[in-house]
Amino acid sequence: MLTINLIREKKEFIIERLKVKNFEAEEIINRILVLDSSRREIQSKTDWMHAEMNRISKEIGSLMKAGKRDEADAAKEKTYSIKEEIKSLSDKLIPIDNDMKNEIIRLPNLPHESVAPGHGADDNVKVREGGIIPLSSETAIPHWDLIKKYDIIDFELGIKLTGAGFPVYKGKGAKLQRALISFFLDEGEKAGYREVIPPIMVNEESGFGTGQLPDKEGQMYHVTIDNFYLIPTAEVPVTNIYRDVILNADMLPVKNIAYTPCFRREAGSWGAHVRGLNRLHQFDKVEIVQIAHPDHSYKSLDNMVNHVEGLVSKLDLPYRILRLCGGDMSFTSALTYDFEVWSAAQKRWLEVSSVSNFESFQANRLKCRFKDKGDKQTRLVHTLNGSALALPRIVAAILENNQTESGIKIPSVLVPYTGFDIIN
RNA sequence: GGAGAGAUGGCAGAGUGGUCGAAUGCGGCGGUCUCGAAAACCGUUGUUCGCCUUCCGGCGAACCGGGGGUUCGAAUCCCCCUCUCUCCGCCA
Repeated sequence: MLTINLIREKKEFIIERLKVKNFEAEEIINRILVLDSSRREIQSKTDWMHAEMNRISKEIGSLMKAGKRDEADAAKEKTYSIKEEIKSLSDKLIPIDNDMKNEIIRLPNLPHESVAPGHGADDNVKVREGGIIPLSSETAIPHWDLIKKYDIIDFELGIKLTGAGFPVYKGKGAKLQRALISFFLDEGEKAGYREVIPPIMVNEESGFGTGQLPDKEGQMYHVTIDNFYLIPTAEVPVTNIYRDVILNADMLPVKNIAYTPCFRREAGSWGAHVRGLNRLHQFDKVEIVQIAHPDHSYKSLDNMVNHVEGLVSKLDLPYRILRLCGGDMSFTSALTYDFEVWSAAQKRWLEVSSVSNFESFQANRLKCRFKDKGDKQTRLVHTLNGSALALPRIVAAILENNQTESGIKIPSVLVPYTGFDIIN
């Protein structure tokens, strides 16, 4: 969420920037500013009265000690009206505080200055592309047929066990999953990321910290009996490691990498383009997360983009990198790069990674701050994350792009992990 | 699941109604000493909000797991919640 200081000081700027995300902020901001000024007024008053109460209470203490009971009782009389007034003021303050918070969390993050305006995928800006799109796509078999042909991923079995969107990986299909996960983690480790294995269920506080709650609870599986949520991405637990933490500036950037299964209800988003591995309720993903100094967070973002680009290149997948337009960006992001790989049989680009800088938007919810050496003041960190990478569509692209008469060729970087070089 | 104990500053650990934002130790930071370092000694050491201030900062308020209550006054008493530990039960 945006900080109240920024809203106070840069109202017009915020309204202008949020137009890039097609968000009309003026009304909300006006309401926030009214609530903020009454909040401050009430707080000043109650602070002053509390001071008075504290003064009198101390006086009573010393009068009691001196045995001046009558004077003490007289002083007590004075406190009753002050106490009542404090009560009525704080009764007013609580709803104002709540209302203000509820308004502030409705404001999306400001887009970075490089973000283009726009309404959807068509307005995204292609940054660069790489790899060679295979030509033989006329006869290419889509991955949902290939997985049956080679019996490596079983959707029907998943339906029996759980339901649609929970596939069972079998034999070489399972091995390929494990190989990709290990490859991604090893590459991350080489790039200086520390591996963590977080819980895959989180509490409400964590859901709030990274912005899934409130409002997006419909996208997460909710374990109601214990009030836990299945994570939609490792971003949630890994970023929340730093909730309520004050870091030293010299520790930044903090770089973590995690493999987790991810769970998404995907309510209302099923359609023509979601066959096979294109959209699942449970899938595997390796996520990179950085906690960065605000002065260097865009350098971190570039590093992360380069890292992900290295992964898709090493897998020999044709890819392109898009800088998302305002309308296609998430609520919490300031700048997002999407990675897409070419799918030879579907003849379209599949999103396999999303790398974002959230600047201080999540940090303000998380209360994750840092202190420069010798500095008294704390400042909010910047948080970033990116998929490195999400498996299912990578698998889809590998299957479709690498299919041959004799079977599916495994990218050479994966062979040491799989132990085989062809699925047949 | 049953019974009991507990939750205090970066850590350890005092504090059972007033002068306690909190002793003491460790750690951290600054200094003295030293060619330098260690030791020793001296000083300093949380967060948030509000008001004031050109900067340095000053003043006030809140925070002793979270929420509520009693009281002129709560780390301290009462209630609820969460979590941790010990024992028993169950168990990968």
